[in-house]
Amino acid sequence: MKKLPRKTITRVLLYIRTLEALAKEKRFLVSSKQLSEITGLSDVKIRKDISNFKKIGKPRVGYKTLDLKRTLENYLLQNNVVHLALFGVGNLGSAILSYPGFHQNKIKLVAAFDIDRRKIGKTINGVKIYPVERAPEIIKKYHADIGIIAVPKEHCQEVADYMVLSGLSRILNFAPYSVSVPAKVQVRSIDFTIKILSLFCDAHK
Amino acid sequence: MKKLPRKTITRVLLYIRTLEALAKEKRFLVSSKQLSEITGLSDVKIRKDISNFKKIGKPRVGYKTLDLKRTLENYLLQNNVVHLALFGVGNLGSAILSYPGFHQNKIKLVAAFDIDRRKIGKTINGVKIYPVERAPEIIKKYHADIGIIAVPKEHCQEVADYMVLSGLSRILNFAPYSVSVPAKVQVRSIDFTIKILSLFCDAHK
DNA sequence: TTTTAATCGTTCATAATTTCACGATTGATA
DNA sequence: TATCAATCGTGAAATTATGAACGATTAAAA
Repeated sequence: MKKLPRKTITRVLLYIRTLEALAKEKRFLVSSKQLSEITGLSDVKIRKDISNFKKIGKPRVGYKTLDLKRTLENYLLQNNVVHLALFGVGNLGSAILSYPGFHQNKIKLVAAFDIDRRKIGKTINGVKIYPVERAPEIIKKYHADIGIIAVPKEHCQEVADYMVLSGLSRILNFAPYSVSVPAKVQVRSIDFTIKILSLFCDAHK
Repeated sequence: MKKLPRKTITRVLLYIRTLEALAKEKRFLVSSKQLSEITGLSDVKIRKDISNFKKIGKPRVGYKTLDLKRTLENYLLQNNVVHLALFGVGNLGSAILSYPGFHQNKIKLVAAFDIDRRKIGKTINGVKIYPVERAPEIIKKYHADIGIIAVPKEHCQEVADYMVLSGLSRILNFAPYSVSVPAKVQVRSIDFTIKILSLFCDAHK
C-alpha cells in the first residue's frame, strides 16, 4: 500500500477515535453518512479514506464499527504504544502530565525533564521528573519516540538541540516559536496563539 | 482584496510572530530567503503570501521588518484584541489561564467558567472564575469572541451547546471528542492525542 | 557609468486534494 | 421473485496548493 498523505492520516486517526466512542455506546454498525455527521467531514471523503485500506463496508449497511477500527489501527499503529518524553514541567507541562487522554492506550509518557531542582525526583501521575542532563540516558532506556517541548519560548531552541542530541527525531513543540533542527528530524507545532487568531481572522473576513 | 484561504492566514500569522521576534533582535531588514530558513516554509510561498497585500519588498534588499509586520497586521487583525472565554479550569484550563503567550497583546482572556464551587470566585492571573450559569451574561458584558472548551470530554458537547446558547459563534475545542454545533458556529480542535499519533505514523511509514 | 548579483513579484506548470457522478451491491419490501 | 432504496467504491472533473522559471528592479562593485 502506498504511503498516505499526512492529512489523510490525521483524518483516519479521527475515525479511529470516533469508532472507539461508537463501540462504547454499543453502536456496532455505522455508515459513512453517520461518520460524516459526527466528524463534520464529507461522506465521500470518508469512504475514499477508508478505501485506502480494503473493501470492508457493505452497501446498504455500512461498516462494522469494530472491524473498521481494527483495520485502520492495524495499518496505522500496528499495536505500537508511542513513548513520549516531556521537556518542561511548568503549568503546561504539568497539564500534559495529567492529561487523561493519554492514560487509556496507544500513548505513554515515559519521562519528564526539568531544570528546577525542586521538581526533580518528584513523580506526577506516575511519571518521574529527571534533571535534563540525564535525557540522553533516560531516552535510550525508555525508548522514547517523541519529545515534547513545553518550556518557555526563550529556551525552546536549546531544548530542541538537546533533544536531537539525546537521540530524538520527532518533536512536538508547544512553544510559540520556530525551532530549527536537522533535516532528518521532524518538528510539528501546536501554537495556541496562532490557532486562536486564525479562527478569529478566518471567521472575521 | 479577496478572502484569503485559511492556510494562508495561518502562515501569515506565523510571519507576523516571526517579524516581531526579528524586530526585538533589532533586525530591521529581512528577505524571503531568511524568513524561509526561520520558518521552514519555501521562499516562493512566502513571497506569494505577502504579495496578497501590497508591493512592499525591495529587490536586492528584502522587506522592512516593521513595515511588513504592520501591513500584515493591518489586514488580518486591524488592531483588534481577541477576547477569550474559558470553560473548564482543570489542569489544562489553569495552564491556559497562565499561558504567557496571551499576555502580551492581541489576545485577552476575559473570563473563566467552572462548575466547581471551590474554584468559583477565585482569580487566576487576573481572570475571574464564574459559575457556568452566568456565561450568557458575562460573555455579553465582556464581548467574548471565542470560547475555549477545556472540560473533560464527557461534558464537551453540553458545554458547546451552552456556549452557543450564550452567544458564542467560534469555539476552540481541546477535548478529544467531536462536538456538533449549528452551521453558523465555527469549531476548531486541538487534539493532543491525534497530533502525537499523526507525527508518529507519518514519520513511521 | 556599466556590470553584476541578489531578490522581488508574477506567470505558468505541476501536484495534491476534494468534489462530483455513477455503477455495483446489498437487504428490505411488495 | 422482482423492485426499490440505501450505501459502498471509484474514475473523472474541478479545485486548490505548491513549485519552477523568469523578467524586473535594485544596490553595490568594478
